[in-house]
Amino acid sequence: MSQPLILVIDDEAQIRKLLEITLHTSDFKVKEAASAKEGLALAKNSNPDLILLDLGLPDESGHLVLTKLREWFTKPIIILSVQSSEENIIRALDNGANDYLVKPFRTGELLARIRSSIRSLLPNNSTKLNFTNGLEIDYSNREVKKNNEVIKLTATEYDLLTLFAKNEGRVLTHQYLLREIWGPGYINQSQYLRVFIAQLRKKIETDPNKPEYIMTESRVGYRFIAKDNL
Amino acid sequence: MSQPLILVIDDEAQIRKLLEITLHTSDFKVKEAASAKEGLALAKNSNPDLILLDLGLPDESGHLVLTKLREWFTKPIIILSVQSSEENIIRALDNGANDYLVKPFRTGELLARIRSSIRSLLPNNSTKLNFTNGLEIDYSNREVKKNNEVIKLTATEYDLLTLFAKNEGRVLTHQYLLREIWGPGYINQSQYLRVFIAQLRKKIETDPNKPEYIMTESRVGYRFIAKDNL
DNA sequence: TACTTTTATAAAGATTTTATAAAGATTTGT
DNA sequence: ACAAATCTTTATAAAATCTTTATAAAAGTA
Repeated sequence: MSQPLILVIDDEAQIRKLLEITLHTSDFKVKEAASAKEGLALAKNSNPDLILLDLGLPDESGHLVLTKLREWFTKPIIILSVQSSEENIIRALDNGANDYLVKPFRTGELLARIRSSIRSLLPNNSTKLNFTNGLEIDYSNREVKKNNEVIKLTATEYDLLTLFAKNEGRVLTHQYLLREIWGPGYINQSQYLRVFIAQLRKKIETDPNKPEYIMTESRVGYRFIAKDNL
Repeated sequence: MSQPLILVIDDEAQIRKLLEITLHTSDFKVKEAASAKEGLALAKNSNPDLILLDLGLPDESGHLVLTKLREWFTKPIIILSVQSSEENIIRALDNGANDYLVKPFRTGELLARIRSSIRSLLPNNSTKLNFTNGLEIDYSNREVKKNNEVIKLTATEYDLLTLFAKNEGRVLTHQYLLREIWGPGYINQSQYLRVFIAQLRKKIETDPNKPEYIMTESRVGYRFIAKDNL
Protein backbone atom coordinates (compact mmCIF):
# COMPACT_ATOMS: atom_id res chain seq x y z
CA MET A 1 0.00 0.00 0.00
CA SER A 2 2.46 2.62 -1.12
CA GLN A 3 -0.26 5.08 -2.08
CA PRO A 4 -3.45 4.17 -0.26
CA LEU A 5 -6.62 4.80 -2.22
CA ILE A 6 -9.31 6.85 -0.49
CA LEU A 7 -12.88 7.00 -1.70
CA VAL A 8 -14.74 10.23 -0.95
CA ILE A 9 -18.55 9.99 -0.97
CA ASP A 10 -20.00 13.49 -0.61
CA ASP A 11 -22.51 15.47 -2.62
CA GLU A 12 -20.95 18.89 -2.06
CA ALA A 13 -18.58 19.63 -4.93
CA GLN A 14 -16.67 22.14 -2.81
CA ILE A 15 -15.88 19.61 -0.11
CA ARG A 16 -14.85 17.03 -2.70
CA LYS A 17 -12.49 19.53 -4.27
CA LEU A 18 -11.00 20.46 -0.91
CA LEU A 19 -10.53 16.83 0.06
CA GLU A 20 -9.06 15.89 -3.27
CA ILE A 21 -6.38 18.56 -3.01
CA THR A 22 -5.66 17.87 0.65
CA LEU A 23 -5.44 14.12 0.21
CA HIS A 24 -3.37 14.31 -2.94
CA THR A 25 -0.90 16.57 -1.19
CA SER A 26 -0.56 13.91 1.52
CA ASP A 27 0.22 11.22 -1.02
CA PHE A 28 -3.10 9.47 -1.16
CA LYS A 29 -4.85 8.44 -4.33
CA VAL A 30 -8.44 9.67 -4.46
CA LYS A 31 -11.69 8.58 -6.07
CA GLU A 32 -14.88 10.61 -5.74
CA ALA A 33 -18.59 9.91 -5.75
CA ALA A 34 -21.40 12.46 -5.45
CA SER A 35 -24.24 10.14 -4.48
CA ALA A 36 -24.98 7.00 -2.51
CA LYS A 37 -25.53 4.96 -5.63
CA GLU A 38 -22.33 6.11 -7.28
CA GLY A 39 -20.42 5.63 -4.03
CA LEU A 40 -21.53 2.06 -3.51
CA ALA A 41 -20.68 1.16 -7.11
CA LEU A 42 -17.28 2.81 -6.94
CA ALA A 43 -16.48 1.12 -3.64
CA LYS A 44 -17.14 -2.25 -5.25
CA ASN A 45 -14.95 -1.87 -8.26
CA SER A 46 -12.17 0.35 -6.99
CA ASN A 47 -11.63 -1.47 -3.70
CA PRO A 48 -10.39 1.54 -1.69
CA ASP A 49 -8.26 1.33 1.44
CA LEU A 50 -10.47 3.79 3.30
CA ILE A 51 -13.79 5.53 2.73
CA LEU A 52 -14.76 9.06 3.75
CA LEU A 53 -18.55 9.10 3.89
CA ASP A 54 -20.85 12.07 4.21
CA LEU A 55 -24.10 11.23 5.99
CA GLY A 56 -26.19 13.81 4.13
CA LEU A 57 -26.46 12.34 0.67
CA PRO A 58 -29.21 13.36 -1.74
CA ASP A 59 -30.45 9.95 -2.85
CA GLU A 60 -30.19 7.79 0.25
CA SER A 61 -29.49 8.04 3.97
CA GLY A 62 -25.80 7.89 4.77
CA HIS A 63 -26.59 5.45 7.58
CA LEU A 64 -28.05 3.07 5.03
CA VAL A 65 -25.00 3.43 2.80
CA LEU A 66 -22.81 2.65 5.78
CA THR A 67 -24.80 -0.48 6.57
CA LYS A 68 -24.66 -1.64 2.97
CA LEU A 69 -20.92 -1.04 2.76
CA ARG A 70 -20.31 -2.98 5.95
CA GLU A 71 -21.91 -6.07 4.47
CA TRP A 72 -18.62 -6.67 2.70
CA PHE A 73 -16.23 -3.75 3.17
CA THR A 74 -13.88 -4.47 6.04
CA LYS A 75 -11.47 -1.53 5.86
CA PRO A 76 -11.89 1.78 7.72
CA ILE A 77 -14.83 4.10 7.13
CA ILE A 78 -14.69 7.64 8.51
CA ILE A 79 -17.92 9.64 8.68
CA LEU A 80 -17.96 13.33 7.84
CA SER A 81 -21.20 15.04 8.77
CA VAL A 82 -22.73 18.36 9.72
CA GLN A 83 -24.84 16.40 12.20
CA SER A 84 -23.23 16.76 15.60
CA SER A 85 -25.91 15.11 17.70
CA GLU A 86 -24.73 12.33 19.98
CA GLU A 87 -27.48 10.11 18.64
CA ASN A 88 -26.13 10.30 15.10
CA ILE A 89 -22.58 9.72 16.20
CA ILE A 90 -23.44 6.66 18.28
CA ARG A 91 -25.58 5.23 15.54
CA ALA A 92 -22.85 5.61 12.92
CA LEU A 93 -20.14 4.17 15.14
CA ASP A 94 -22.31 1.22 16.11
CA ASN A 95 -23.13 0.60 12.46
CA GLY A 96 -19.49 0.02 11.70
CA ALA A 97 -17.92 3.46 11.28
CA ASN A 98 -14.39 3.72 12.62
CA ASP A 99 -14.48 7.45 13.27
CA TYR A 100 -16.82 10.43 13.04
CA LEU A 101 -15.88 14.04 12.33
CA VAL A 102 -18.28 16.93 12.51
CA LYS A 103 -18.18 19.43 9.65
CA PRO A 104 -16.56 21.83 9.32
CA PHE A 105 -13.51 19.78 10.25
CA ARG A 106 -9.86 20.74 10.57
CA THR A 107 -7.98 19.20 7.67
CA GLY A 108 -4.88 18.50 9.72
CA GLU A 109 -6.95 16.53 12.22
CA LEU A 110 -8.73 14.65 9.45
CA LEU A 111 -5.42 13.63 7.93
CA ALA A 112 -4.12 12.46 11.30
CA ARG A 113 -7.28 10.40 11.84
CA ILE A 114 -6.90 8.90 8.38
CA ARG A 115 -3.29 8.00 9.13
CA SER A 116 -4.33 6.48 12.44
CA SER A 117 -7.06 4.39 10.79
CA ILE A 118 -4.81 3.20 8.01
CA ARG A 119 -2.14 2.18 10.50
CA SER A 120 -4.51 -0.49 11.74
CA LEU A 121 -4.55 -2.04 8.27
CA LEU A 122 -0.86 -2.71 8.37
CA PRO A 123 -0.20 -6.34 9.20
CA ASN A 124 1.48 -5.63 12.47
CA ASN A 125 2.68 -2.69 14.47
CA SER A 126 6.15 -4.09 14.63
CA THR A 127 8.01 -3.02 11.57
CA LYS A 128 9.88 -6.25 11.05
CA LEU A 129 8.75 -9.87 11.18
CA ASN A 130 11.00 -12.89 11.05
CA PHE A 131 9.57 -16.17 9.86
CA THR A 132 10.92 -19.68 9.63
CA ASN A 133 13.43 -20.71 6.97
CA GLY A 134 14.96 -17.27 6.62
CA LEU A 135 11.97 -15.26 5.47
CA GLU A 136 11.77 -11.70 6.73
CA ILE A 137 9.27 -8.93 6.09
CA ASP A 138 10.20 -5.35 6.88
CA TYR A 139 7.02 -3.33 6.69
CA SER A 140 8.59 0.04 7.26
CA ASN A 141 10.83 -0.36 4.22
CA ARG A 142 8.34 -2.47 2.32
CA GLU A 143 11.08 -4.98 1.88
CA VAL A 144 11.18 -8.77 1.92
CA LYS A 145 14.31 -10.81 2.50
CA LYS A 146 15.08 -14.50 2.12
CA ASN A 147 18.29 -15.62 3.83
CA ASN A 148 19.28 -11.97 4.20
CA GLU A 149 18.98 -11.25 0.51
CA VAL A 150 16.45 -8.71 -0.68
CA ILE A 151 13.71 -10.20 -2.83
CA LYS A 152 12.11 -7.92 -5.35
CA LEU A 153 8.32 -8.21 -5.23
CA THR A 154 5.77 -6.32 -7.27
CA ALA A 155 3.11 -4.34 -5.44
CA THR A 156 0.53 -7.09 -5.88
CA GLU A 157 2.92 -9.83 -4.79
CA TYR A 158 3.82 -7.81 -1.70
CA ASP A 159 0.16 -7.19 -0.84
CA LEU A 160 -0.57 -10.87 -1.22
CA LEU A 161 2.34 -11.91 0.96
CA THR A 162 1.51 -9.45 3.74
CA LEU A 163 -2.12 -10.53 3.66
CA PHE A 164 -0.90 -14.09 4.17
CA ALA A 165 1.50 -13.05 6.91
CA LYS A 166 -1.32 -11.30 8.74
CA ASN A 167 -3.26 -14.57 8.70
CA GLU A 168 -0.52 -17.05 9.44
CA GLY A 169 -1.81 -20.60 9.83
CA ARG A 170 -5.30 -19.84 8.58
CA VAL A 171 -6.81 -20.97 5.30
CA LEU A 172 -7.71 -17.99 3.14
CA THR A 173 -10.33 -18.83 0.55
CA HIS A 174 -9.94 -17.98 -3.11
CA GLN A 175 -12.87 -15.62 -2.81
CA TYR A 176 -11.40 -13.81 0.15
CA LEU A 177 -7.99 -13.39 -1.41
CA LEU A 178 -9.41 -12.14 -4.70
CA ARG A 179 -11.70 -9.70 -2.93
CA GLU A 180 -8.99 -8.35 -0.65
CA ILE A 181 -6.30 -7.96 -3.28
CA TRP A 182 -8.15 -7.25 -6.52
CA GLY A 183 -11.59 -6.16 -5.31
CA PRO A 184 -15.07 -7.64 -5.20
CA GLY A 185 -15.41 -7.63 -8.98
CA TYR A 186 -12.69 -10.25 -9.33
CA ILE A 187 -13.91 -13.07 -7.09
CA ASN A 188 -14.22 -15.42 -10.05
CA GLN A 189 -10.78 -14.81 -11.52
CA SER A 190 -9.16 -17.77 -9.77
CA GLN A 191 -6.54 -17.95 -12.47
CA TYR A 192 -5.04 -14.62 -11.35
CA LEU A 193 -4.50 -16.11 -7.99
CA ARG A 194 -2.78 -19.19 -9.40
CA VAL A 195 -0.47 -17.06 -11.48
CA PHE A 196 0.50 -14.82 -8.58
CA ILE A 197 0.86 -17.68 -6.12
CA ALA A 198 3.22 -19.37 -8.56
CA GLN A 199 5.24 -16.16 -8.92
CA LEU A 200 5.39 -15.64 -5.16
CA ARG A 201 6.49 -19.21 -4.60
CA LYS A 202 9.18 -18.88 -7.21
CA LYS A 203 10.51 -15.93 -5.26
CA ILE A 204 10.17 -16.93 -1.61
CA GLU A 205 10.23 -20.73 -1.53
CA THR A 206 13.50 -22.61 -1.34
CA ASP A 207 12.03 -25.20 -3.72
CA PRO A 208 8.85 -23.99 -5.42
CA ASN A 209 7.92 -27.61 -6.17
CA LYS A 210 7.77 -28.38 -2.46
CA PRO A 211 6.28 -25.24 -0.90
CA GLU A 212 7.05 -24.68 2.76
CA TYR A 213 5.24 -21.36 3.17
CA ILE A 214 2.26 -21.24 0.88
CA MET A 215 0.30 -24.49 1.05
CA THR A 216 -2.56 -25.14 -1.30
CA GLU A 217 -5.85 -26.34 0.09
CA SER A 218 -7.44 -27.80 -2.98
CA ARG A 219 -10.91 -26.46 -3.77
CA VAL A 220 -10.74 -24.06 -0.85
CA GLY A 221 -7.80 -21.69 -0.89
CA TYR A 222 -4.27 -21.30 0.40
CA ARG A 223 -2.66 -21.36 3.81
CA PHE A 224 0.51 -19.54 4.82
CA ILE A 225 2.60 -21.41 7.36
CA ALA A 226 5.63 -19.81 9.01
CA LYS A 227 5.60 -19.69 12.75
CA ASP A 228 6.65 -16.20 13.73
CA ASN A 229 9.77 -16.87 15.76
CA LEU A 230 10.49 -13.40 16.99
CA MET B 1 -13.34 -11.55 25.41
CA SER B 2 -16.61 -11.68 27.27
CA GLN B 3 -15.80 -8.76 29.55
CA PRO B 4 -13.07 -6.60 28.06
CA LEU B 5 -10.75 -4.96 30.55
CA ILE B 6 -10.29 -1.21 30.26
CA LEU B 7 -7.48 0.68 31.95
CA VAL B 8 -8.24 4.28 32.89
CA ILE B 9 -5.21 6.53 33.39
CA ASP B 10 -6.39 9.90 34.73
CA ASP B 11 -5.42 11.99 37.73
CA GLU B 12 -8.86 13.47 38.40
CA ALA B 13 -10.65 11.28 40.92
CA GLN B 14 -14.03 12.58 39.75
CA ILE B 15 -13.46 11.51 36.17
CA ARG B 16 -12.19 8.11 37.26
CA LYS B 17 -15.31 7.61 39.34
CA LEU B 18 -17.57 8.64 36.48
CA LEU B 19 -15.76 6.36 34.05
CA GLU B 20 -15.76 3.44 36.43
CA ILE B 21 -19.51 3.60 36.86
CA THR B 22 -20.21 4.18 33.18
CA LEU B 23 -17.92 1.39 32.01
CA HIS B 24 -19.12 -1.07 34.61
CA THR B 25 -22.69 -0.46 33.57
CA SER B 26 -21.71 -1.30 30.01
CA ASP B 27 -20.18 -4.61 31.06
CA PHE B 28 -16.54 -3.70 30.99
CA LYS B 29 -14.06 -4.54 33.68
CA VAL B 30 -12.10 -1.51 34.86
CA LYS B 31 -8.69 -0.81 36.37
CA GLU B 32 -7.60 2.67 37.40
CA ALA B 33 -4.36 4.58 37.66
CA ALA B 34 -3.91 8.16 38.86
CA SER B 35 -0.44 8.85 37.49
CA ALA B 36 1.81 8.07 34.55
CA LYS B 37 4.02 5.82 36.61
CA GLU B 38 1.13 3.87 38.06
CA GLY B 39 -0.52 3.66 34.64
CA LEU B 40 2.50 2.23 32.88
CA ALA B 41 3.00 -0.36 35.60
CA LEU B 42 -0.64 -1.38 35.61
CA ALA B 43 -0.72 -1.64 31.82
CA LYS B 44 2.20 -4.07 31.97
CA ASN B 45 0.79 -6.43 34.52
CA SER B 46 -2.93 -6.30 33.83
CA ASN B 47 -2.68 -6.41 30.02
CA PRO B 48 -5.90 -4.48 29.32
CA ASP B 49 -7.91 -4.70 26.10
CA LEU B 50 -8.08 -0.93 25.78
CA ILE B 51 -6.57 2.09 27.52
CA LEU B 52 -8.24 5.46 28.20
CA LEU B 53 -5.42 7.94 28.67
CA ASP B 54 -5.60 11.50 29.96
CA LEU B 55 -2.90 13.73 28.53
CA GLY B 56 -2.68 15.99 31.58
CA LEU B 57 -0.98 13.80 34.12
CA PRO B 58 0.85 15.25 37.14
CA ASP B 59 4.13 13.35 36.93
CA GLU B 60 4.81 13.03 33.21
CA SER B 61 3.51 14.27 29.87
CA GLY B 62 0.70 12.15 28.50
CA HIS B 63 2.38 12.20 25.11
CA LEU B 64 5.40 10.53 26.63
CA VAL B 65 3.23 7.91 28.33
CA LEU B 66 1.60 7.23 24.98
CA THR B 67 4.94 6.77 23.28
CA LYS B 68 6.17 4.45 26.02
CA LEU B 69 2.99 2.39 25.89
CA ARG B 70 3.24 2.04 22.14
CA GLU B 71 6.64 0.44 22.42
CA TRP B 72 4.86 -2.78 23.28
CA PHE B 73 1.11 -2.22 23.71
CA THR B 74 -0.70 -2.97 20.44
CA LYS B 75 -4.36 -2.71 21.47
CA PRO B 76 -6.44 0.48 21.21
CA ILE B 77 -5.59 3.62 23.15
CA ILE B 78 -8.14 6.43 23.34
CA ILE B 79 -7.00 9.86 24.50
CA LEU B 80 -9.19 11.95 26.80
CA SER B 81 -7.95 15.50 27.16
CA VAL B 82 -9.03 19.05 27.93
CA GLN B 83 -6.59 20.13 25.23
CA SER B 84 -8.59 20.76 22.08
CA SER B 85 -5.84 22.25 19.94
CA GLU B 86 -5.33 20.63 16.57
CA GLU B 87 -1.62 20.36 17.29
CA ASN B 88 -2.21 18.15 20.32
CA ILE B 89 -4.71 15.97 18.54
CA ILE B 90 -2.46 15.38 15.55
CA ARG B 91 0.50 14.68 17.76
CA ALA B 92 -1.39 12.10 19.83
CA LEU B 93 -2.89 10.35 16.82
CA ASP B 94 0.47 10.21 15.09
CA ASN B 95 2.06 8.82 18.21
CA GLY B 96 -0.21 5.82 18.10
CA ALA B 97 -3.50 6.89 19.65
CA ASN B 98 -6.56 5.37 18.01
CA ASP B 99 -8.94 8.14 18.98
CA TYR B 100 -9.03 11.48 20.77
CA LEU B 101 -11.90 12.95 22.73
CA VAL B 102 -11.95 16.45 24.13
CA LYS B 103 -13.15 16.84 27.72
CA PRO B 104 -15.84 17.24 28.75
CA PHE B 105 -16.98 14.35 26.60
CA ARG B 106 -20.41 12.80 26.13
CA THR B 107 -20.41 9.40 27.79
CA GLY B 108 -22.63 7.82 25.14
CA GLU B 109 -20.21 8.86 22.45
CA LEU B 110 -17.23 7.63 24.44
CA LEU B 111 -18.85 4.23 24.87
CA ALA B 112 -19.63 4.02 21.16
CA ARG B 113 -16.02 4.90 20.32
CA ILE B 114 -14.82 2.24 22.75
CA ARG B 115 -17.09 -0.34 21.15
CA SER B 116 -15.87 0.68 17.72
CA SER B 117 -12.23 0.33 18.76
CA ILE B 118 -12.74 -3.01 20.42
CA ARG B 119 -14.56 -4.39 17.40
CA SER B 120 -11.28 -4.37 15.53
CA LEU B 121 -9.81 -6.78 18.07
CA LEU B 122 -12.48 -9.40 17.63
CA PRO B 123 -11.99 -11.14 14.25
CA ASN B 124 -9.04 -13.25 15.33
CA ASN B 125 -10.78 -15.27 18.01
CA SER B 126 -10.27 -18.85 16.99
CA THR B 127 -13.27 -21.08 17.49
CA LYS B 128 -11.83 -24.39 18.55
CA LEU B 129 -13.71 -27.50 19.62
CA ASN B 130 -12.15 -30.38 21.50
CA PHE B 131 -13.72 -33.82 21.33
CA THR B 132 -13.00 -37.12 23.01
CA ASN B 133 -10.02 -39.29 22.07
CA GLY B 134 -7.89 -36.41 20.91
CA LEU B 135 -9.99 -35.06 18.07
CA GLU B 136 -9.94 -31.30 17.63
CA ILE B 137 -11.66 -29.04 15.09
CA ASP B 138 -10.47 -25.47 14.63
CA TYR B 139 -13.09 -23.73 12.53
CA SER B 140 -11.33 -20.41 12.15
CA ASN B 141 -8.22 -22.07 10.76
CA ARG B 142 -10.18 -24.79 8.95
CA GLU B 143 -7.96 -27.34 10.58
CA VAL B 144 -8.54 -30.76 12.14
CA LYS B 145 -6.15 -32.45 14.54
CA LYS B 146 -5.97 -35.95 15.99
CA ASN B 147 -3.68 -36.29 18.99
CA ASN B 148 -2.22 -32.87 18.17
CA GLU B 149 -1.27 -33.85 14.65
CA VAL B 150 -2.82 -32.06 11.72
CA ILE B 151 -5.01 -34.29 9.57
CA LYS B 152 -5.33 -33.36 5.96
CA LEU B 153 -8.96 -33.51 4.85
CA THR B 154 -10.37 -32.70 1.44
CA ALA B 155 -13.02 -30.00 1.23
CA THR B 156 -15.84 -32.55 1.13
CA GLU B 157 -14.44 -34.57 4.01
CA TYR B 158 -14.13 -31.41 6.09
CA ASP B 159 -17.68 -30.34 5.28
CA LEU B 160 -18.94 -33.77 6.25
CA LEU B 161 -17.04 -33.84 9.53
CA THR B 162 -18.16 -30.36 10.58
CA LEU B 163 -21.74 -31.23 9.72
CA PHE B 164 -21.43 -34.23 12.04
CA ALA B 165 -19.76 -32.18 14.75
CA LYS B 166 -22.55 -29.64 14.63
CA ASN B 167 -25.01 -32.48 15.27
CA GLU B 168 -23.07 -34.46 17.84
CA GLY B 169 -25.01 -37.42 19.23
CA ARG B 170 -27.82 -37.17 16.70
CA VAL B 171 -28.58 -39.60 13.87
CA LEU B 172 -28.24 -37.95 10.49
CA THR B 173 -30.13 -39.76 7.73
CA HIS B 174 -28.55 -40.67 4.41
CA GLN B 175 -30.95 -38.32 2.68
CA TYR B 176 -30.08 -35.45 4.96
CA LEU B 177 -26.33 -35.89 4.61
CA LEU B 178 -26.50 -36.22 0.84
CA ARG B 179 -28.69 -33.17 0.53
CA GLU B 180 -26.54 -31.02 2.81
CA ILE B 181 -23.18 -31.92 1.34
CA TRP B 182 -23.86 -32.69 -2.32
CA GLY B 183 -27.20 -31.01 -2.93
CA PRO B 184 -30.80 -32.09 -3.44
CA GLY B 185 -30.01 -33.86 -6.72
CA TYR B 186 -27.86 -36.45 -4.99
CA ILE B 187 -30.18 -37.92 -2.34
CA ASN B 188 -30.06 -41.35 -3.97
CA GLN B 189 -26.29 -41.59 -4.29
CA SER B 190 -25.84 -43.50 -1.04
CA GLN B 191 -22.66 -45.00 -2.36
CA TYR B 192 -20.94 -41.58 -2.28
CA LEU B 193 -21.67 -41.41 1.37
CA ARG B 194 -20.21 -44.85 2.05
CA VAL B 195 -17.05 -43.99 0.20
CA PHE B 196 -16.57 -40.70 2.05
CA ILE B 197 -17.47 -42.14 5.43
CA ALA B 198 -14.85 -44.82 4.89
CA GLN B 199 -12.27 -42.21 3.96
CA LEU B 200 -13.12 -40.05 6.96
CA ARG B 201 -12.92 -43.02 9.31
CA LYS B 202 -9.57 -43.99 7.88
CA LYS B 203 -8.32 -40.52 8.74
CA ILE B 204 -9.87 -39.74 12.13
CA GLU B 205 -10.54 -43.10 13.79
CA THR B 206 -7.86 -44.78 15.85
CA ASP B 207 -9.03 -48.12 14.41
CA PRO B 208 -11.29 -47.69 11.38
CA ASN B 209 -12.62 -51.22 11.91
CA LYS B 210 -13.98 -50.25 15.32
CA PRO B 211 -15.25 -46.72 14.82
CA GLU B 212 -15.50 -44.56 17.93
CA TYR B 213 -16.69 -41.37 16.30
CA ILE B 214 -18.81 -42.20 13.30
CA MET B 215 -21.30 -44.96 14.12
CA THR B 216 -23.38 -46.70 11.50
CA GLU B 217 -27.13 -46.75 12.05
CA SER B 218 -28.07 -49.46 9.60
CA ARG B 219 -30.75 -48.49 7.05
CA VAL B 220 -31.04 -45.04 8.59
CA GLY B 221 -27.85 -43.06 8.57
CA TYR B 222 -24.83 -42.25 10.71
CA ARG B 223 -24.32 -40.82 14.16
CA PHE B 224 -21.31 -38.84 15.34
CA ILE B 225 -20.41 -39.43 18.97
CA ALA B 226 -17.76 -37.36 20.75
CA LYS B 227 -18.77 -35.59 23.90
CA ASP B 228 -17.51 -32.05 23.63
CA ASN B 229 -15.29 -31.78 26.67
CA LEU B 230 -14.40 -28.13 26.57
C1' DT C 1 -29.99 -71.92 6.90
C1' DA C 2 -30.44 -69.57 2.64
C1' DC C 3 -31.44 -65.43 0.65
C1' DT C 4 -31.69 -60.46 0.08
C1' DT C 5 -30.33 -56.01 1.35
C1' DT C 6 -27.14 -52.94 3.12
C1' DT C 7 -22.54 -51.52 4.20
C1' DA C 8 -17.30 -51.19 3.75
C1' DT C 9 -13.35 -50.70 1.09
C1' DA C 10 -9.98 -50.73 -2.58
C1' DA C 11 -9.00 -49.28 -6.83
C1' DA C 12 -9.79 -47.81 -11.67
C1' DG C 13 -11.62 -44.12 -14.47
C1' DA C 14 -13.27 -39.38 -15.13
C1' DT C 15 -13.34 -34.77 -13.96
C1' DT C 16 -11.96 -30.77 -11.75
C1' DT C 17 -8.55 -28.00 -9.97
C1' DT C 18 -3.96 -26.37 -9.84
C1' DA C 19 0.81 -25.04 -11.58
C1' DT C 20 3.53 -22.90 -14.81
C1' DA C 21 5.36 -20.87 -18.91
C1' DA C 22 4.79 -17.62 -22.12
C1' DA C 23 2.39 -14.37 -25.24
C1' DG C 24 -0.23 -10.16 -25.48
C1' DA C 25 -1.92 -5.84 -23.19
C1' DT C 26 -1.44 -2.24 -20.15
C1' DT C 27 0.79 0.72 -16.94
C1' DT C 28 4.69 3.14 -15.11
C1' DG C 29 8.87 5.67 -15.07
C1' DT C 30 12.24 8.46 -17.46
C1' DA D 1 7.32 8.74 -26.61
C1' DC D 2 9.95 5.00 -25.46
C1' DA D 3 11.50 1.20 -22.75
C1' DA D 4 10.85 -1.52 -18.81
C1' DA D 5 8.01 -3.48 -15.63
C1' DT D 6 3.85 -5.40 -14.46
C1' DC D 7 -0.58 -7.23 -15.18
C1' DT D 8 -3.85 -10.14 -17.79
C1' DT D 9 -4.95 -13.84 -20.70
C1' DT D 10 -4.14 -18.21 -22.95
C1' DA D 11 -2.52 -22.82 -23.32
C1' DT D 12 -1.22 -27.09 -21.50
C1' DA D 13 0.62 -30.46 -18.28
C1' DA D 14 0.34 -32.30 -13.69
C1' DA D 15 -1.92 -33.22 -9.45
C1' DA D 16 -5.75 -33.81 -6.56
C1' DT D 17 -10.25 -35.01 -5.91
C1' DC D 18 -14.46 -36.96 -7.09
C1' DT D 19 -17.25 -40.67 -9.16
C1' DT D 20 -18.00 -45.21 -10.51
C1' DT D 21 -17.21 -50.07 -10.37
C1' DA D 22 -16.26 -54.35 -8.27
C1' DT D 23 -16.31 -57.32 -4.53
C1' DA D 24 -16.47 -58.92 0.15
C1' DA D 25 -18.44 -58.57 4.70
C1' DA D 26 -22.20 -57.63 7.75
C1' DA D 27 -26.94 -57.23 8.88
C1' DG D 28 -31.55 -58.23 8.33
C1' DT D 29 -35.45 -61.51 6.75
C1' DA D 30 -38.07 -65.59 5.92
